[in-house]
Amino acid sequence: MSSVSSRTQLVHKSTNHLPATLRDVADLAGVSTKTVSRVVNHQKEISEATRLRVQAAIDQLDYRPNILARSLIHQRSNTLAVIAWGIDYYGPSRTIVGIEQEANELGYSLFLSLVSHPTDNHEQILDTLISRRVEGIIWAIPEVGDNRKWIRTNHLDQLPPVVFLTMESRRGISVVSIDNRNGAKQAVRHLLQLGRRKIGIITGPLAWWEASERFAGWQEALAEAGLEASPSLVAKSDDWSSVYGECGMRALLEQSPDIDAVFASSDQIALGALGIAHQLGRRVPQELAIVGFDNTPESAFFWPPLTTIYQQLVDVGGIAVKTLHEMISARRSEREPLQQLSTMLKPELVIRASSLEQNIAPSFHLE
Amino acid sequence: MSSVSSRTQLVHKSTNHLPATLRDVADLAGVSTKTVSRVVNHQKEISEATRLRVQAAIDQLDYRPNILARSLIHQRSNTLAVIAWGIDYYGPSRTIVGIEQEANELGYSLFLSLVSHPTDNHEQILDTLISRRVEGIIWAIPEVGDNRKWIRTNHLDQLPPVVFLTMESRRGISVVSIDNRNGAKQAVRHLLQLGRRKIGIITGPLAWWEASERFAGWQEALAEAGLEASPSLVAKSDDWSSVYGECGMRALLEQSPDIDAVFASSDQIALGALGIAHQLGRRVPQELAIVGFDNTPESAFFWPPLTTIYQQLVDVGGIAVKTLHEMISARRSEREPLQQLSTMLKPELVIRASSLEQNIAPSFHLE
DNA sequence: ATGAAAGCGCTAACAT
DNA sequence: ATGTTAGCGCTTTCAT
Repeated sequence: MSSVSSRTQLVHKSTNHLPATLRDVADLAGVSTKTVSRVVNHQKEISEATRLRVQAAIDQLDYRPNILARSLIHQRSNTLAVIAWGIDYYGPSRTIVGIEQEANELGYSLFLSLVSHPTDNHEQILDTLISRRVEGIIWAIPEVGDNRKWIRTNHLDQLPPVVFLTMESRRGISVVSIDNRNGAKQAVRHLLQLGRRKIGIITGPLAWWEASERFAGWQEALAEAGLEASPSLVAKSDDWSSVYGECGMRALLEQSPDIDAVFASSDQIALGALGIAHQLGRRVPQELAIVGFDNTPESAFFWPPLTTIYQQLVDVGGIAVKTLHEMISARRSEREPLQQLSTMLKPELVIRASSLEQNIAPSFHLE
Repeated sequence: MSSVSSRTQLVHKSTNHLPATLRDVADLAGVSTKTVSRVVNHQKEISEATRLRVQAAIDQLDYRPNILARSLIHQRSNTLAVIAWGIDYYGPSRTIVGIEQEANELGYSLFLSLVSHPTDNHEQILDTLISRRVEGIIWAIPEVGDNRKWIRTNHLDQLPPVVFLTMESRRGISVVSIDNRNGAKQAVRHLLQLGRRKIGIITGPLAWWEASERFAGWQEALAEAGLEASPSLVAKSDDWSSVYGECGMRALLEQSPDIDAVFASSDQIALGALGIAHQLGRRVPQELAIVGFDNTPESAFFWPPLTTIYQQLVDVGGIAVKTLHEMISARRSEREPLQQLSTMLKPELVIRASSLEQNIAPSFHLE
């Protein structure tokens, strides 16, 4: 092969950025490609002398095996992909952290694809990822409206294994979620235990599964206590931001002036609600208790510090990747996956001063 | 090739998940692989009749070209990688959003690699990415201590093109940054213009380039005004969190009880500082003005709303990818890149009520 | 307009 | 202990 020597000679010219190949190394070391391959893959059947000689050539040429070629042969890319929305929000970004950690742990590289809106078309993203032969996909776009109806239309078994995040469990698909309904229930039960009876809610955008679940949790907790989930206790939001916390709080105080607690569907909403409560002179928590959802780092420093619901989103990401890995292994060995492939985690109540008066430092009182 | 027909027959068995190949399609359509290739790549020299027949076979087999094989031939993977820290923080995550958008725009897929700490070892990550033949790398790990000394040790020209984020510009490397020093100056000048004269600072972790730049900006702005940057006006932090806002504010009020303004090096720090100011009964901004840095979405809803510095971090990400693309193209065509490959963006001051009394809604006052 | 053959960089199977 | 051959799935000459 005449190309060989010429390439080898070029390698150290600064204008040549073609990476060295197995052939280059083999020629420089005066052995066959298979021998080099043995060294690279740490196989034992090789004499120490040649191993050293080959290693020297590898170092000299700064040789790196081409994973693309390897993947072709092995029919394995060792890559996963996550398709996500909103990584500039706390929750989604935490989930990605968990996904990346576990993927790395299991030896996968991770492709990241983002959509601007949960309802954006994702066909092209999917096409590209399939063409790249990713071995599995984590679907981290929140379920909004019917943006997952394609699961039925498009036959999932023509895709690589997929794990869905944050949705209702369904037969035949793998889902990893936080139990949002339970989280909301915990929040409202906590308020009930404190003796509150007029408990309002500022919802998230109700087309979102998470928002509607939290709403349902609020309703169920009130029902348990024999209280009515009257419409005058509800303020709806178009998104999760603090703006709707402000609007929602104003609306609630107008609709139900005697309200004594509010469950805000996100910490950001809670922040907006707190601001309005202060402006309108309602003391928190004495006259009005407020609970949020997310446990963002800032929430502990709100004024007063916010009682909220902690979601184990890093865990969700990690479990999603483990699940995906299991599905991949199962499909490869043509066996059925062994275990239950959907997981639902119960979030945890974090009690702070926005609901529990005792938690307020003395100097924190206003009066 | 005898393997062909057997594979084709298997394709629709549910246990067979081997993707269809060009060969499979060619055999089904009764043409050569080259002809299929022409259809897939939308080349013109083909009769409409065969094109349709081939397309039918493609659809039937759900064929997707294998990008791995293509990449091998073209010596191009069409992938970029970002190595990042802290995507669960607002700033870094915004940058990633910009990177992903622009990468997608330019036709690259994006690998995401995360490190837990800025000083973590990254050798292995780099090795993997090079083996995957990524065409370029965005270095989004903040500069902390000497965690970038490897740039000199390791010869950068043995790597794919790299763009560094958030550091001092240096000859021979491409950097995209926000001018943190200028941002801090804008914040402090704003306070000076409001007539404040005892302006303290709560720094970030000073081993970080961004933190030390903001600190330097504070010093320079004071110097411009002929004021002394006395140590009693400085409180140092170990990280960017609100805890240090609390500690720092306490320390400052003790060291300099007559302080009339504080520049907090992050919005989170500012949040902690605000809390302590309230606890200790200092009215913000009347007695004590506070300015933050980042313009997180929450900062507009702090109490009072926070004056802060807006960083165009999505833009930083986008520019980084554009720069990288330019470097890749230049290297491929063996020409020198045409333009200046480092960029420094000036952040913007966002004025809210924590510094400017007029900005406070009347009902917002406490007295 | 279509096809045959070579080869991208690597590994697996089978020599020697 | 080491080398030879074939081929992963695709594209690229170069034929026809």
